Amino acid sequence: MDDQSIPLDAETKAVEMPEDHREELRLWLRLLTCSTLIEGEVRRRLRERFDVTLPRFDLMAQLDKAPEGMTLSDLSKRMMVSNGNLTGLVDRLVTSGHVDRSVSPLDRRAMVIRLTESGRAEFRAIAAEHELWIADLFSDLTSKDRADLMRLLGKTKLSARNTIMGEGQ
Amino acid sequence: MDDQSIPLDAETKAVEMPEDHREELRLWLRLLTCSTLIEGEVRRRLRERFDVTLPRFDLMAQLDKAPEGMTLSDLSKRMMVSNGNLTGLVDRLVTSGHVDRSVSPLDRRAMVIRLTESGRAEFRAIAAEHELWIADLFSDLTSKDRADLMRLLGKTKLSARNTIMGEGQ
DNA sequence: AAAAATTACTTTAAGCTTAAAATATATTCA
DNA sequence: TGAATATATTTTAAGCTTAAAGTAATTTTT
Repeated sequence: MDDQSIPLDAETKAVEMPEDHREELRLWLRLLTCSTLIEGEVRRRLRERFDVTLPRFDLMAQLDKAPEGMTLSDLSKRMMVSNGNLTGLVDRLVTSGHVDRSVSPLDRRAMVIRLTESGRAEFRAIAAEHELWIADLFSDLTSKDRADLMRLLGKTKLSARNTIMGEGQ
Repeated sequence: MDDQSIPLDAETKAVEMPEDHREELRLWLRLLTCSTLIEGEVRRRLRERFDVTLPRFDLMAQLDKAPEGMTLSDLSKRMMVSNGNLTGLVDRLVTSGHVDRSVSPLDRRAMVIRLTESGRAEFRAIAAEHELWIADLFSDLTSKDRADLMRLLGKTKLSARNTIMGEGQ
């Protein structure tokens, strides 16, 4: 495309001049750095201010959007984590009284997980503050920056999904 | 800023009209989704194709850039993970023959970690393929998209760092 | 309906991750 | 110098995470 070198036939080029993808690599590393940086800070504050972990907060956030509860499989898909992971996470949240677990009346294999009343109240208090933290972390971006970034990340998500879905099955 | 509502005094506004930051929250969730999606796919391929984990690959990537080796603390800062984490990670890479560990001649507290010859060769083979995966995952973005995204993520990184550094100390 | 396949979840083994406490060495300063 | 402080690393305890194997219930196929 913007290759200004002397033309070579395709085969020679493939062997001697493999395309350079360092630009994409740098982009990926920067994306990962942003994500790690923000995630680490959010984890730290959740622990310090509310003595809660990020996975527990994430799980409660999903449940808060589903007043009737969700099955483990629903949670697994939404949160992009394994089923086995959720079993233990839910165990601990049941023990701490934030959620409850019951067998689905429709399907005896399925467990329905719901926030308890106190779990919901606690989650909402945390979520309100969490939202301010996030706003603060992104506060140097203009409104246009945020809109542009949103759009480009949307495109990135689709691009990645295409690649991932494309070959797996 | 772009608030076109009827003016209210500061106190009333703070109580009755807390600012809404759902936009920033959505932006953060989308950033996290992109990162999780790509990272998960990279993990999966590293394991399937090369039987290596992402943390081990990341550690070797840092060492590949430092032919004289790095101390645990250097690695810790670069990789943004705890020292204790690295102790175990390095243990396993020493066992598998990818890196070696020796006491620094300058400071008897410090451990210098280096890639072994075979570790370096293996890393480079993996890195070459890894670079293609990343290019593929971002392939639906135009060259301009990538440049814009790079710039906006740079701004995001600075914004987050400002907030994080600003209050801690 | 019986067999086969699928789906929902749990268990297990291994590794990753952190914070906090402990150990050892180096540096600063009174 | 000697005491206090700081730095580099390891250890520990707890929790997160996954893949793979196992169990149980449901759905599909024959």
